[in-house]
Amino acid sequence: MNEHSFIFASEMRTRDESKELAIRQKAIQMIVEKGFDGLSMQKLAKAAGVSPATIYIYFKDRDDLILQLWIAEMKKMVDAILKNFDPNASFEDGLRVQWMNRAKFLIENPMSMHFMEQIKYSPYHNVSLTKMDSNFIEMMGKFAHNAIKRKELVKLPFDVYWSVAFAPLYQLVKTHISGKGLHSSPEKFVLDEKMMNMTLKLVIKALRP
Amino acid sequence: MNEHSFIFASEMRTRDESKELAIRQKAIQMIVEKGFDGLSMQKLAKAAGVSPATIYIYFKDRDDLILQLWIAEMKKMVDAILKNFDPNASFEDGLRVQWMNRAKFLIENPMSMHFMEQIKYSPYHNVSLTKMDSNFIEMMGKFAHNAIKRKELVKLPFDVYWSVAFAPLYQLVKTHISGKGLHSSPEKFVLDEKMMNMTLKLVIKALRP
DNA sequence: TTTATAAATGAATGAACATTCATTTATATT
DNA sequence: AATATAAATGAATGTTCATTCATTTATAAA
Repeated sequence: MNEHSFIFASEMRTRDESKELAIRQKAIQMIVEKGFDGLSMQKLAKAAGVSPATIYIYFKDRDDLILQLWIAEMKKMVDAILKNFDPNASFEDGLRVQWMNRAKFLIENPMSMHFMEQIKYSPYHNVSLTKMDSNFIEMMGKFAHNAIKRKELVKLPFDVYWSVAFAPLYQLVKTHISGKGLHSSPEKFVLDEKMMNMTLKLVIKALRP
Repeated sequence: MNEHSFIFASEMRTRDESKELAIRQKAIQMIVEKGFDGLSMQKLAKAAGVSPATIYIYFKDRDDLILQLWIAEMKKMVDAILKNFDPNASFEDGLRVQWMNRAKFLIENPMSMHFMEQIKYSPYHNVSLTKMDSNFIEMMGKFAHNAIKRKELVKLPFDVYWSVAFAPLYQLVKTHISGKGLHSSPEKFVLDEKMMNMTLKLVIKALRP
């Protein structure tokens, strides 16, 4: 869809990338505000300032649009999470980087978070569960494995580890965002760092051998 | 809506309660399977074996239907959670009862869980956030307060306590259900009790002073 | 400047949508 | 058995939906 079909194409009108961007942004906004119910192609076209037919140049159909949005948001989030993360770091340091990266991204991109949560419990989520970044999963596994070897982390089934290590963070961020509305104010992140550190300490205490 | 408008009404045809039940059940099933997008009043009528107009006898409109479903599921869940729960019990006992009740309900009613998760991140959730059972909230608060007084639980902001005490459980149940599909098999609950106890122990360790 | 090409469009299409309404049906009381 | 009442209905209404298509527009290369 997003690739040029003919490699040797020349003498053609160029794509206006700002149009695709507008479509993507308004689509996420509409989904967050009105749900999947509220995403109408005609209203989206109007909101993005393009013709309905233009959307179908960039996306195969409505489902493809939603899928592409999801893939792009996932990628943004994975990139944000891995920033400054070293799988060989100590468990405490590594987990702290993870927590801060995740929290920062979600709080600075509340629409992203809301959109992804909505996708997560919708039928769209089934379409491509398997398309997760394998490098990402590998790094997470390596990090936990290292920490166990160094006796900084109890050996546990993966599901148990994950639910203790990260679920509290997501819960915290969710209540934070729904409490403050959808418009990010980065300074709030600083204020809540205390609560986050408090929770992180409890989690580390739980997971230490 | 669900009340008789005229108290002295007599000499009338009686309501067929099985019709309302069929509408409610099929509606939740449709939402779980196809999302809010997929809930069409005409298709719902056909699935429930009634006329489209019949739905409007029991519910004001589509939004009211969804709201009523949500209220009913919430009530079912709150009742299940409070079963055998004593807010004066020790922290460990009380939390274990909470965990088991919640897990049991969610695993035995995966459609309920899926529906409520979908609602949670949809615009419908905003409609009546405040309608939560106040007795329920009161009991939860009392329980935590008791535990702190007895020095069985560290004193923490409520959000921190909640995210550590319950978020791991929900995460565990969610992965369990999405792993096994939507059709409940009660014996699986027994098998996973080990994982749950493992996680619960970690949580209690984290929250002990 | 001409030309070939894909981008971009507005209007059109038929399907599906939520909701309503005139009518029929079942039933508890008389 | 007759009656009054609300339950229940099928068909109809007007709207909005996703998608398509014939046409126009912009641009990179010639």
